[in-house]
Amino acid sequence: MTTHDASLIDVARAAGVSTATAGRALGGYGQVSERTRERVLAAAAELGYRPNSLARSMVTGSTHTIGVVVTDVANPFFATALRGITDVTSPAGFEVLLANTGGQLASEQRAVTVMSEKRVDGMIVAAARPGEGAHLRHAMDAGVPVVLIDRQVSGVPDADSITVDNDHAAAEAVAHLVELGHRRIGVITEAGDQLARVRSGTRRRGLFPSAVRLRGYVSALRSAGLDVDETLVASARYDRESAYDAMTRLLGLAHPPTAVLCTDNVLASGAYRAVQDRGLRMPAEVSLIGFDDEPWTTLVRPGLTIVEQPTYELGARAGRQLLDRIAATEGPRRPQHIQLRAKLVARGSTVP
Amino acid sequence: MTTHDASLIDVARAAGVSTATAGRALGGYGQVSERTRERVLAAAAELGYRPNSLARSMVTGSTHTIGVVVTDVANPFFATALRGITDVTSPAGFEVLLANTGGQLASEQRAVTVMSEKRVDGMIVAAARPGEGAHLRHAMDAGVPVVLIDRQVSGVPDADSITVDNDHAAAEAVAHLVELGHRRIGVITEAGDQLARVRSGTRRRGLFPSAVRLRGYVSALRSAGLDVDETLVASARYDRESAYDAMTRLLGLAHPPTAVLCTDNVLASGAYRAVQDRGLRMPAEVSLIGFDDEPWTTLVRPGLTIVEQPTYELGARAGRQLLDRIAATEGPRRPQHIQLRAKLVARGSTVP
DNA sequence: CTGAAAGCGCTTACAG
DNA sequence: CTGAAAGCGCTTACAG
Repeated sequence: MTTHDASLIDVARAAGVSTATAGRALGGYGQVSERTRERVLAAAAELGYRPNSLARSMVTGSTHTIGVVVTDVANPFFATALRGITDVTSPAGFEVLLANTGGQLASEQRAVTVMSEKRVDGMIVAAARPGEGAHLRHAMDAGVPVVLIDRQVSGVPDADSITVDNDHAAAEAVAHLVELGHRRIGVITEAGDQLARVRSGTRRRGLFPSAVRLRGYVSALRSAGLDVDETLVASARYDRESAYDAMTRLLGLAHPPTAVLCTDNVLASGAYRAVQDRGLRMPAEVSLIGFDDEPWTTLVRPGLTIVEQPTYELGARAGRQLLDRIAATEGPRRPQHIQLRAKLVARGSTVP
Repeated sequence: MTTHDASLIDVARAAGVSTATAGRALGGYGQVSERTRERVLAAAAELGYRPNSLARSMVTGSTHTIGVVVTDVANPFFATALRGITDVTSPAGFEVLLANTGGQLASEQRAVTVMSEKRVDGMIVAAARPGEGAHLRHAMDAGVPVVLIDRQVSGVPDADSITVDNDHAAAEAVAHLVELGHRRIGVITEAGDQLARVRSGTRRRGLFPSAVRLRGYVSALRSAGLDVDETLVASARYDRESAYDAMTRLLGLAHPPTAVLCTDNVLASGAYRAVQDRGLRMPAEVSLIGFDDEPWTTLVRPGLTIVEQPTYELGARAGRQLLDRIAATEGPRRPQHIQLRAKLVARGSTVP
């Protein structure tokens, strides 16, 4: 136990050199003779010297830290994306400062501000509200590059973004069902309140992924020459129980749907359970499609047909994109908006 | 876009006060008159002033950042624990510096060193190797409090720890099976190579959770007056396929087990699938128990009996413990070793 | 190759 | 309540 952390000054004194020389020997910059280096290294080891990154960052202007802001780390989607991020940034020598917002805008704003003040070299953000970008605007104006993931945000058109083509993903699921002969196709969604807006056609920025998926559902029906029957659009909150109720409601209709699309995996698990409890056979009596390839979707019988998002890839690409931005010494280049494709995986819940 | 970030000096100049006064007005410490405060705040807003936490930390000696080191964020177990940590530390004004080690000791050592140099106020670590604690020893000697989660580590007996009572957890599962009349109880484990060590009885520190669970299995059998039949101890790597093979092997034995315990949820999913594919009925022909209450365990038919770990709580307690340590200004208190209890949840895979 | 000095942007006694 | 000065622990021109 040292009474006082040894600093470079202490090491320099012990080695009989200047702090500049000690710094060069220890930091691996500049030129130092072999003999001197050894003396300094020995002194450092002797004193248990631990460099202070804070001081170093103060002068170099870089922290080798990136900020990552998500709504819920416990959600497998974000946990997997996060893994993609760290797998890419860690070998490059960057660490991750993580914030969990719980989907609260105020919490996100605080996190972005604090990270900016801690001088992260850049940040990756899964925003809580697609319509609120002022805090991100501030960060970018201060020179902190921002990469958006999963959701576009209005107000920061110059931020890079990596998203999944949710429009296409949902449409592909619907097309799959249409091809199988379904005409009454329902949907369980968190974005039910956006149906009107979605039907009239809005631009993607400013929409949640769930709303974009709802739009994909609507447009795919239209392409197939089918009407959008509002009684088949069931709203649910983001939890299993709510989805269970929504599915039960759909199945209890006078004219129930023969197939249902769930716009994410949490909703799908609730819906799946509802079908089980009603004793209906899949796909004979009702077909079901979910999102994300989670382990349970292949363990249940029948297996669940899903739209598989490239979740890990989403994080990895975001990490790479941010590192590129940080490395780019020239002025601001044009923003990159990368859209990843989701893939339909057909299983027993739709195909006999 | 400012050419040059505004510093406190710039704000002070613009407000016509000293940097000390500007700092007091902005930082909320010391005394400032209302009039002065307003002038300073106005100047700061005008210049788009963004405090530099690095500089502040240099002088205050605290970063309000804690380090969290895990083997795999994408694993629901760690993702959930991480959520528990952030939920506790974030309201207290701390952010998390995250490192993912992939279970690699070298990676963990690097992460711990870097975090220590970045001057985190403390760290929470789920160690890659229970036997390797030198790097943690260094951190603690440098005055950085460490809280161990999920795994004890030798060499740092003075670090706090929050773990699950895995001995008891596994034993309870076995007792449940014994009570149901089972006499041939198998186990699928990652710690098969430790069987000899575990049978001869070693202390907990220095053992992986999976090895501790294996020990619980062994001691519960003994308590029930049953012999440990080594042919019923099936080794598997940490993935579904390997567990699938292990279960298939057990079921193909001349005298197969009538019940099998899987020491974690990944192994359980592989084993469950193997039972399905062999067309065996649970629990009539074989009973199965897993770990962790994941969504799929209630979606499959029959539902899987599990030992439920208090995962979120594990993280939350670790966060609280670390905050306590950081707040404690007095010298080193005695280390706290908190053991959380797991809970058996009986479902259809063991009970008709 | 090495050193003296300045500076990164703050906070903290110490005076007034 | 306010300010001048020192200092946190490094790195970086600038000389030699």
